Amino acid sequence: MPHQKASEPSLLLVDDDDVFGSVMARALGRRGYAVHWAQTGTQALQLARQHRPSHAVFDLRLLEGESGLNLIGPLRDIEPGIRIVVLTGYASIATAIDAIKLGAAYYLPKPVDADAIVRAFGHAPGEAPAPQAPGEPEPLSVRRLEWEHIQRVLTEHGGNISAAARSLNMHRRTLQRKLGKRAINR
Amino acid sequence: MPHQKASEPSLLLVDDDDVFGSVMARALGRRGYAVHWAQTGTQALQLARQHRPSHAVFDLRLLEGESGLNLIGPLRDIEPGIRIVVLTGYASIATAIDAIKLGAAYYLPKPVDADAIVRAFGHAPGEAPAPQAPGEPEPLSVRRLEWEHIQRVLTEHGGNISAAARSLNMHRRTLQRKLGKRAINR
DNA sequence: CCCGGGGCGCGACATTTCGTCGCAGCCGCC
DNA sequence: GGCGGCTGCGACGAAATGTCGCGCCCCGGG
Repeated sequence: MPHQKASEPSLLLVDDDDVFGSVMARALGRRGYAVHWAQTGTQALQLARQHRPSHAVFDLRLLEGESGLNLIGPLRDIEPGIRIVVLTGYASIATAIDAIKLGAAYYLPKPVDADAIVRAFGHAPGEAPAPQAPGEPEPLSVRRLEWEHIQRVLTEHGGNISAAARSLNMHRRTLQRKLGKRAINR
Repeated sequence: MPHQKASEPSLLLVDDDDVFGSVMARALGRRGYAVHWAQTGTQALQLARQHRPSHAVFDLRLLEGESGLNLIGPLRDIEPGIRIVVLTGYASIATAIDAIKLGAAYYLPKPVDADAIVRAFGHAPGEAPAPQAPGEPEPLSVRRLEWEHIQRVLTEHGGNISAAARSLNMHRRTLQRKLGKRAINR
C-alpha cells in the first residue's frame, strides 16, 4: 500500500493500537517514509524480512506479554544497519537502558509526535548526541523517583511482579496498581 | 590510602560532595573494592591513569559545568574494559540514554545505596538485565528512598519547606506531614 | 509604624490510594 | 491430574493525600 518511491526510506512501524498506529503511519508517511505497519511481533518480523526497512519505530508493550525489547535483536539480525526508536507509555530509565543496550537508537515516552521520532533517528547508536542542559535540571518528583526505583527493581527481577513486590516489601496488589498507572511527568 | 590487596578490584569514585563521597567510599570499600576517590574530572583522570581501575562510579554533575558524560570516553581510552556506573540527582531519560550510548554500564537516580551500585556493575554493557542474587541485599524500601530524596532536596533549599515542596511538585501540607511523622519515629 | 509577602504549623474534610482477601485462569512440573 | 507459583482484578475498610483556611512570625519598604 505505501508507494515505494526509490528515494523514500522504508520504515517499519509496530503498534497494536489501531488509532495510534494509523495516525502515526500517516504522519510518518507524510514525512517521507515508506511506512509498513505491523500489529504483532511476528507480523513485524515478516514485514521486516520482506521490505528490509532502514528504520523502525515500535511500542515496547505489545499484545500479550510480547515485549518490544525482544524485537530489537531479530530486527538487527535482519537488517544490521536499522535505526530503531522505541516508544512506550510507561517510560522508565530502567527500560530505556535495556533498549539502548540492545541496540535501539533512541527511546521516547509515549505521548509523542512524529517530529520527535524523526529527530530521534538522528541520534547515532554510538554517538554523543546531547546538546545538554537547556536550563536548570530540577530534582525529580517523589512520584517519579518511586516509579524509577520500582522499574529498576522490576527489571532486576526479570519482570516478575510477585518477586519484585516481595523484594520491595510492598503488596503485590499495590505494585500492580502502581504499574498500571501511566507516565508521570514531572 | 586504600590498601591494595591483590584480590580487590580497583574502583574510581568521582563525586564533588564531601559527605556523599566519603560515605560512599567507605561503603564500597567495605564491599571489597579498593576505592580511589576524586573530586574533579582532571583529578579523576589522573587517578585513573595511575591505578587503572576496573570499575568507576561517578556523578553526572560535577563542579562547574563539568559533565560526567565527558569522562566516560577518556576513562574508556585509559582502561577499555572499565565498567562505569553513572549517578545523578537530576535523572532523566535523555541523559540516561546518552550515558549508555557513551559506554556506561548503568545509570542510577541519586538516592542510591552501595548495594544498588554493586548490582549495577553486574549489568553487562550489551547484555540483558541481571539474574538478581538469590541472597538478601534487598533494595531499599520505597519509604526510605523517598525519605532520603526529600531530605536531600530540603537541604538543597536551605531547609525551606515551601520551596522544597514546590520543587518536588508536592503540596506543602503533605511534605509537612511526612517530615513530622519520621521525625518522631526515627 | 503599619502593611504586604512569605514561610510555618496545624485543624478539618473530601478524595484517592493502599492493604488485604479472595477468586479464577494459566503455565510448568512431577 | 494435582500442586505451586504468577497474574489480573473486584471489593471494602483503613490510612494517606489534596485542599482550604486560619493564626502567627519575621522582614523590608513605604
